[in-house]
Amino acid sequence: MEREKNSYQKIYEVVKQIPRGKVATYGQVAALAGNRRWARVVGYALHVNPDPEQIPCYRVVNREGRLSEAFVFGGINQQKLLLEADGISVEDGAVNLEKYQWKKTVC
DNA sequence: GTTGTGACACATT
DNA sequence: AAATGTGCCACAA
Repeated sequence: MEREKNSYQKIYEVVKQIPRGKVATYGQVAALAGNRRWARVVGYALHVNPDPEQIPCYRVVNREGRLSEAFVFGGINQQKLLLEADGISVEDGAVNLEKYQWKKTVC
């Protein structure tokens, strides 16, 4: 009798495992969570964001390395501040995925 | 129980 | 090259 929301739990686990100074895309998180198609569910999971203190949604960006304009947990500006606080350079609300995309480095 | 929407990604036109 | 449509899963009404 497992608790439902297994999907969400998985997503939260992945997002919480994002190292400091890196960002992950929805597709990346979804793929690590089990299925890439969950990209949408990932967005929704972060939308509910039951644990914003342990789920750095600001480290989760879309495919373009850019956050959604609908981002509403303090304003897109907050995201920039948080990412810069992690040592990530933010350009117009977007980051260089080539440099900051979390690659789940085995080491 | 069905329909519609959604913080996305990919393929096709 | 850009824009559009489709697919996937989960939740709300």
